[in-house]
Amino acid sequence: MNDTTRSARTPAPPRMTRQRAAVADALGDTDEFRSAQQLHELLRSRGDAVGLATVYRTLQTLADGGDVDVLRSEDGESLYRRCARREHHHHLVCRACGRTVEIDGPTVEQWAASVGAAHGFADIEHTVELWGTCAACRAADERSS
Amino acid sequence: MNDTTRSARTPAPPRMTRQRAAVADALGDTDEFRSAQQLHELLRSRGDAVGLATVYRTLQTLADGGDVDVLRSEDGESLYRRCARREHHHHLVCRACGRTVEIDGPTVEQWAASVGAAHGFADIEHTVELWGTCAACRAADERSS
DNA sequence: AGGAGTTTGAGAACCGTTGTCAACTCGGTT
DNA sequence: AACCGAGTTGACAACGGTTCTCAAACTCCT
Ligand SMILES: [Zn+2]
Ligand SMILES: [Zn+2]
Ligand SMILES: [Zn+2]
Ligand SMILES: [Zn+2]
Repeated sequence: MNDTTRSARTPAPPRMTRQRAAVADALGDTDEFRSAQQLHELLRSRGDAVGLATVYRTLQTLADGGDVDVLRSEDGESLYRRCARREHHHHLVCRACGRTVEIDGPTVEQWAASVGAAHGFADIEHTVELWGTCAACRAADERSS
Repeated sequence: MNDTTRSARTPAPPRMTRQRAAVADALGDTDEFRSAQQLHELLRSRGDAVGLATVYRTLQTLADGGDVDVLRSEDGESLYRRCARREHHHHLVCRACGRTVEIDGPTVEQWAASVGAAHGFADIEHTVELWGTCAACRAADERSS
């Protein structure tokens, strides 16, 4: 008896492909939040191109698996980054270059949970992101004015 | 001599129109965060239709003037609401119905500012929003399962 | 090597939002 | 009340990011 007829409950085996590796790589290289399109372009210029759709799919998968963090830029674009810690945390991101500092605010966590509960809300989630201009970008800005 | 030749520095005189009033009204009615499209539909069904583009423009103007708060839903749509307080604050929003509780976290404010400064970032802004399922929606959900 | 099933990618489709511009309105003037 | 200049409207096109489609290409297992 063979089990090629994989039973319905078996999720689906991931598969290693050049594309997946490339995207994962690109993310590993940078320490900054990057958009799907930026990554797509980066890969293209780097020589091993990957279809845009694939970049999106891969990022989504990585995000679902908790391997990369996603956040929405101020103008609605999704930005991705492979953070050092897998545990829940927040970010201080440079609006200009994407440079990021990982933050964790134990206080904020409790505060969020308690505020939610206090008003009878369930399944509370919180969005806490900090945006600013990093020292480097500030300097670059001065120089050109 | 007349001054119909308005000097360049004069900003621009706002004008009261049926449309602007309608949108403001719709926002005044509800206490929940609503999308531009929802408001557009609401107005249409209510009898005094307003062009979608105008709804967007008006909301933007109101937002710029600080008359309404804007926030991005988890799937990227902009949501608008006329909050009670004009001062800076945050929200606890029901994912399902938009019902909202205004929140202010003095602690969070300071925390955000200091964390940003500590890492040499300037022009710090913070996004702090809480999402959950309100008691009412939770009850409705039970009932239908 | 062979084959079942997964993944890819070019391009179309989607969807919220903004731009276009001629027709229309508001509000102050005559 | 009629007039007029300038702000405003709205149907529709255009945009930009993201997802969908599906035939061709590839992985992985035997
Ligand atoms: Zn920077
Ligand atoms: Zn947190
Ligand atoms: Zn609700
Ligand atoms: Zn705040």
